Amino acid sequence: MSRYEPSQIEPKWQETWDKAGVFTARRDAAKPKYYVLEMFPYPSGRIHMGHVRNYTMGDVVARYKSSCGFSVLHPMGWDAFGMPAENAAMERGGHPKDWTYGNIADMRGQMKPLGLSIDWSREFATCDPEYYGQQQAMFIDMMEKGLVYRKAAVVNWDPVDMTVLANEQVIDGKGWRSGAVVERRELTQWFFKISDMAGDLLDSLDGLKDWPEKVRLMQANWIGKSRGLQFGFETVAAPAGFDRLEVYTTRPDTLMGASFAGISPDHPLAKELEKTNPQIAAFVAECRRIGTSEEALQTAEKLGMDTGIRVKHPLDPNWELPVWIANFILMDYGTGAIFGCPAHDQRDFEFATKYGLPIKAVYLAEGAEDAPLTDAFVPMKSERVQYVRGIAGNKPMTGDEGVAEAIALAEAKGFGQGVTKFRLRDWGISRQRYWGCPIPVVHCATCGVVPEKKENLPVELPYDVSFDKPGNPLDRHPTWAATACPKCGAAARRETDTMDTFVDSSWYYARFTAPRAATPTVAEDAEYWMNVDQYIGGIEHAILHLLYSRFFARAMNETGHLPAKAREPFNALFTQGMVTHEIYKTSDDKGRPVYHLPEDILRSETGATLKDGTVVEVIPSAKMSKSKKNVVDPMNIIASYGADTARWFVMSDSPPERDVEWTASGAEAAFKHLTRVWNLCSRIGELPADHQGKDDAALLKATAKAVDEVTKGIDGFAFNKAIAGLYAFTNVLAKADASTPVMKQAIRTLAQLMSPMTPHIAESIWSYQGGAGLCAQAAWPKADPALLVDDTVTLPIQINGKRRAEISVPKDMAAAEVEKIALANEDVVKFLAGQPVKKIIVVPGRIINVVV
RNA sequence: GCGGGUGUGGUGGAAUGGUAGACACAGGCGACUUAAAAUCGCCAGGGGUAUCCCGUGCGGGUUCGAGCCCCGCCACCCGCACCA
Repeated sequence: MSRYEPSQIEPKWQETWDKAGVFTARRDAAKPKYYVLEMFPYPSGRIHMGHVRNYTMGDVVARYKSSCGFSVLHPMGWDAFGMPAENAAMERGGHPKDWTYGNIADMRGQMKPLGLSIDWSREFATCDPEYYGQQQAMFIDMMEKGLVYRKAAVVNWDPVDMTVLANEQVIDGKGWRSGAVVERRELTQWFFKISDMAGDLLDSLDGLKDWPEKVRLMQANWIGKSRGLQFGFETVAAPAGFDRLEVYTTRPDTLMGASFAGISPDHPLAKELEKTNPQIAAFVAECRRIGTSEEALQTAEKLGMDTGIRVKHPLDPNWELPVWIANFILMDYGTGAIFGCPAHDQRDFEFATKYGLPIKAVYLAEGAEDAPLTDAFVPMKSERVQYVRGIAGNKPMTGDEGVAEAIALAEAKGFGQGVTKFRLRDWGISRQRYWGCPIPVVHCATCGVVPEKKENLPVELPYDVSFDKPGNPLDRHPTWAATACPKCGAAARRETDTMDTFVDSSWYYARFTAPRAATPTVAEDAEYWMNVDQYIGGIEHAILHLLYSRFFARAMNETGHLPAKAREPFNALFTQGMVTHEIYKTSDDKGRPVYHLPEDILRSETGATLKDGTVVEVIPSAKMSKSKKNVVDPMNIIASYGADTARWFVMSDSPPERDVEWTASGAEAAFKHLTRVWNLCSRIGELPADHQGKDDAALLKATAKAVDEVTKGIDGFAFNKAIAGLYAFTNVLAKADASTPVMKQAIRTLAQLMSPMTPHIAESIWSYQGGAGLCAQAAWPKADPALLVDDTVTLPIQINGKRRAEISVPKDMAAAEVEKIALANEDVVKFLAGQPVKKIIVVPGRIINVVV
């Protein structure tokens, strides 16, 4: 074997795999199937280390499962619609379509050298008309099933650019491009009825055993099921039509501590009042400038204004509460109106303190005095408290019991009803943008909103659009929207809204099972390949993408596009961490920060400088981002060290769910290690066939141990531990003096164990050492359980919990015997110094603790 | 603000409630070399003359025993419905 030169071997093996069709997914009735999927990338044009890590993880699983005898599906595609393409068109000219397909070609070219075991024959982009046409067909089916509807909803409106802004484009309440103060504006928009499935989406989380607990928790909290009381306050001095104010509360037990009623600035009553009251109009307008994101609303300073209207307390008609408009009350949750109980809600407490509203405790900590509160008292609902202004008498009970009693009382008295509500809102999918899937409906003057005929699909995006004017290019296209009504044939106008790109990514996993079909899915293929056995992606998708996908799979099942078993499409989920890197910063002559690429930096023990010697500030690691320039281009790593080194590095060290910091020395170390394995392979290859060594038994044992560790590591998504095991095994093998066949067997096993991570070098070693066929297709090695157990164990001896000595005993020695040996130990005797032993704990095979 | 998570040597990290620091990086020493690089071998949490003491973000608690469990903080990261 010559020198280790990745650039020589990597393309060669990729071509070999390709020609042999090793990664082509086939429906094979004789084999169990395994579908591994990584979240598909947005085609930004350059792959980054995060991609390398994400796709290598999936590749390790795919290659491993394939070796274990599964028929594997491991596809790749492109999440290709979205705003960056339109932004690029606006900023640099060009067309979103050309930009996107150009980026896809570039990124595919960067991904292929990684040697991923992907079935490229199934590749598609969501902006392919073949894909989004099928999406339109499903939209129409879902319309028929009543899963789609239209209603008014608020958007961020930029009055200068005359366009709707995404939340991320609203910075401090201003449009990112125009700098104009953003307004909230109502538009009629399309929605999916995800709220209809809220209960199922919540309950089914329990069945997702192989999802991270944290993701299930986040989804459960997001869906937000609550039990509470809905009731109407009778109003005093309210405008006509507002004689009642409907309120929802999860804490009806605190009704006797109410000190005000509050409504959202978007509440119909607020909208009515602003018509006639300029002060209220000004206040509400101020509130609406915050934008539409919940984060912005809740982090803004709490502001309120007394409307002058009052409501009567439902239990005491003589008790009147003022009605305030408050900027932190969300119109989307409950009824958009609340009552405030400052004593038991932190936010209400601050609000009441600020505006001088009364604060009266409803319950106290058991044993506490009813004194004026200096802060809100907010115990867990499960905690027992002493009620002093209980709705049905004063006694100690838990908050949960108090709530149940309050609901029962309200129902008995007839002023309110116990209701179950969800926080989850319907999924608004309308986007007033060009580069998305057109919503396939037609607006007809006589027939109203009519779905396009299926035979007319796809409703394709026109190519001849311009981005030099504000607004939606589809809306101002001279001819595109003009069409005939599918129902009556009269002249009609197409919907110019396109779909949220989350729709595109909510079913791509299903499309991969039959990517070229003339229907969204094909029953036999979906039946064979679904569900995704292992889904891998970033934690940032824990809620929206995954929840929308779960909804969409259900909707596809109800419209006949997926089998019932696929209603939960992802059997197992793994969320990986980010790739981070330190940031290098200098300042320009005006003091503005200037960032530098890692490749332009020289590091030394004292710090970092540019190549011209300028001292650079080093900022601790953060997520790689273009704006901070703390990016490492995988292509450079592959060019210098090869794909196997890049793959090895991103899998080693950091546990996959955690962030990994990219360091140049780490990459170099990975390369050195692979070179060492290569050289070791050469040396073993040159051993005389009849060489006899003394380490046969030890090496066989070490080999079995490595097989066991790596198998467990990959199965448990602990790739870093698998790699640590491979390092340890390599160290043993490098020092071993065993007979030639045992040595060869060991290095072939090493190659196999490495091959999911570093498939190219593994293939070279495998073929050099006489492995049969391709390493990529060889059966995964099994460890002989007999070789995994040690005959003797070393037991530490603690005295009062501190380690003082250790003994070596046969592994299955009786506890009483171990105890005797331990107490007779020289060091133990010395430490005890004659003190009486109170207790001795022997944990077989682990530890002995002597308590004195 | 709300929801979720993370925190261990100089660095990345390992550790079913049972020897804290596996494996690796950086570092030190040695071998080889005219020399260097590469490679190979050894050392290595901190303190201390010591067989000792201290150590898993901070403060408490449970336990024979806590990095791990519980309570209260701090810092950072992810999400918050039109970024993908």
